Amino acid sequence: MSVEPAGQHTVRRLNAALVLGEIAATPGVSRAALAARTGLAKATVSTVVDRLVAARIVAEGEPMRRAGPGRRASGLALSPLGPHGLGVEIGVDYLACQLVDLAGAVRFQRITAGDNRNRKPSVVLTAVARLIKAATRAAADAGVRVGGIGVAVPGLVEQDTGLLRVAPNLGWQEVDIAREVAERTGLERVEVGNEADLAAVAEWRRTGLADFVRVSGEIGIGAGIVLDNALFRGVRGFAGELGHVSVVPVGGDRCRCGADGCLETVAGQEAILRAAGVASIEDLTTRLSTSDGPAVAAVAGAGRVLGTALAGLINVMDVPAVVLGGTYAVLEPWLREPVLAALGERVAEPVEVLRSAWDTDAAAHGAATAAVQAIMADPDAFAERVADQ
Amino acid sequence: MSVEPAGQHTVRRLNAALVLGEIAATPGVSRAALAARTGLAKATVSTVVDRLVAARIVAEGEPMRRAGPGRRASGLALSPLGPHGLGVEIGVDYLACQLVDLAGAVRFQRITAGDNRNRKPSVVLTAVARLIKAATRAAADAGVRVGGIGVAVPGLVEQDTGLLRVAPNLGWQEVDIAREVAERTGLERVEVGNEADLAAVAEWRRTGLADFVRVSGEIGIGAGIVLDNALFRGVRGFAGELGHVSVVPVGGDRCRCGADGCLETVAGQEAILRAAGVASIEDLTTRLSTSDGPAVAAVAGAGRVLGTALAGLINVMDVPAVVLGGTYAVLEPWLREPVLAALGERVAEPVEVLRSAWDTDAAAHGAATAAVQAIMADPDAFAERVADQ
DNA sequence: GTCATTACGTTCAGGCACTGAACTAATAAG
DNA sequence: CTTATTAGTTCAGTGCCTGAACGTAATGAC
Repeated sequence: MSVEPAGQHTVRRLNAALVLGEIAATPGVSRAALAARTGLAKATVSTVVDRLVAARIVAEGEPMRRAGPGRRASGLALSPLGPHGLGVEIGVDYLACQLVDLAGAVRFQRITAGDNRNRKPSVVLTAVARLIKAATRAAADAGVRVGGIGVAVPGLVEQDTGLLRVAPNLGWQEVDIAREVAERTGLERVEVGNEADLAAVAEWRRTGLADFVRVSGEIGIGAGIVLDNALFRGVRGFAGELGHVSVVPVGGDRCRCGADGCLETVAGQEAILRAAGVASIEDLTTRLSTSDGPAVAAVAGAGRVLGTALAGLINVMDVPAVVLGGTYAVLEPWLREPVLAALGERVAEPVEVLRSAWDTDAAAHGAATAAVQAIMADPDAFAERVADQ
Repeated sequence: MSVEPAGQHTVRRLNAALVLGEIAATPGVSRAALAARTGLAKATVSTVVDRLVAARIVAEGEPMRRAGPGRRASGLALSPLGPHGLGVEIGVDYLACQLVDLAGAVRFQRITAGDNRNRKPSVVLTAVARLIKAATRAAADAGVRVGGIGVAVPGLVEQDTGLLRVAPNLGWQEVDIAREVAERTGLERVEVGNEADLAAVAEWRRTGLADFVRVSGEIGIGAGIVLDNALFRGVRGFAGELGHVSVVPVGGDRCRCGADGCLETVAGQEAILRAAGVASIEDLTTRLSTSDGPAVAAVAGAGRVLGTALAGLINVMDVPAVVLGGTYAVLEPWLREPVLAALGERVAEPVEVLRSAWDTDAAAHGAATAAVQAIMADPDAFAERVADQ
């Protein structure tokens, strides 16, 4: 019962995804090359591609020049007029929105500042709906469809229901964001996800890494884990809660989660600022750039502890790369060495440590990418939806 | 290229696995009930079942009694004469072997004691080959086929190659066990796996839990992780190395891995015995059963630290259950409370803590089960192999 | 005992997706 | 202009699933 019975449609779906994946990986491929790469017959590739073109997912370019004899191939690529992903990020002090095409290009982008702490969900979600409407209008103006909507929130999102369980930094609890947004915009297909998870998706998009953890230090410490080119969410969707791993077993500070000595109490943004004796990240970086002793030591200390916690994650999950995001990306020049040192001590296999390729709106991009990715993973379902109208 | 193109055969495979899974889950089902449960047409179920019966994977029982009118259904179940899994466990001081049928029943079993520490791989593997031959003979005598062989080793096994990288407690490095065993027995299809992983598979078989971690404390501390009814191995196959998570950040004892303050140095078997001031686990349990203060305190201390480390794993991976195995299963009555207490402090969601259902040869059973499971997951491939002869 | 009823399992034409071979299309080189 | 070469399409053929009709086997009312 849990698995659907397979039929011809299953074959079609799988092959559509296979072909589309190959087109995405190598823009400009010909049908003949696709047949060779996928192992499908040329005839099959042609029909699959025809369906993808009809659904506007793939676009056929001009015949390509070739060296030597033979008919010229017409290059296939993801269509810039294909379905777009719309991503919204509900940050603690901003809302971000992105409209992203199938290839990952940003078509529309907006960030609105504003403290969302302890504002009622209904108020914030009305603003979110406004952003979505603006992005939808932008899509309509460009003549493209919105294929799916993603919303990133800094909190625990239940996998099955999509319910936001709790977002400590917003002061929210038990909010059905998908429903609220759908009610306000009239749009379905709203997927809600954790901010750290979706930021990892954005990172995956930009780096192409198949397996990594992305840690970002903001008010909390979140980890988004990508394994085998897919987000690892855990059984209920709560995976990646690195902030409350124990790093000071005895005598640690009390954490807002109730336990003592959590990673967050040592390597969280606030803790680092306190240890360095500064008021803001800007102050901290200025001090660091002048090699101010206490500041460097504070960051190094946090880095060692962060590295130790990451080593635990890596030993348990066997992930070969770490991406530093958010505040950690800003501090990367001073954080990198101590993190690497701690990892080197505790992990047998080599681990890469990288700096995030994103600034602020990683999660918004990730939310949009996730929506796009849902289509890429099952283009045939989307094509069917299009055909139904 | 990474994914195979789909065809009719794909449909057949998927449906064969679907039907077989349903038969395994509800022994005695009728074809009609299978059709209702799977969503397949009755005709399809019939042909799929016919193939499974022809391959001896499924057996058709006597027509069943029914209350009320109507033709009686013939109950379908996993055939006791179907392919068996053969599992061998290379322990530090024993070799264990099991022959297991599709339903999980043990058909043949043998344990041979003997210290394998620092014995050359070739010597031990010759003994392993002897065990395999004995089990194969037992299978032949019973008129059943060996469908696959699994070997469990206490060390790091590379996912892709099946190579044993290092087994510290055996003193082995870089051994191609599959090849060595194949050379000595003439049998192919030898899969090598980590002992903790395969013990978790055995646990999964017996408990039916879909998601859990099984920790066992022996000389090292290993964790086998099952997520969504499948083993979680990590990218390279090294997941579950819980023993070297840091639990004493400053001033911890030096671990044999080179780092300080690993979980193993506090909650490993040796560490517990030392803290309790006894020489063996038997001594320890006698003291515990008389509520000897130092012994109880030593185990409770180890339990708290183990629980803290597990809390980290759970926060990062979102697993809802922990199974205590190996030495931890023996100490479970005294370990349970402190582990639960530590988990309660650090994990928001409820976590179940269970005692392993297995004694010594969990890994051997898991290795056999893994071999069987490979057939269950793709019975059509097995049927084809049978048909080819 | 007979017959209507009920449910299980099989048979068979029909549809759908992929395949391979033959075919058309387009291009460069001689 | 012809030949060689590569791209893409057409079409009969095959395999698997489906749904309806049918055969089969049992129950229970008369």
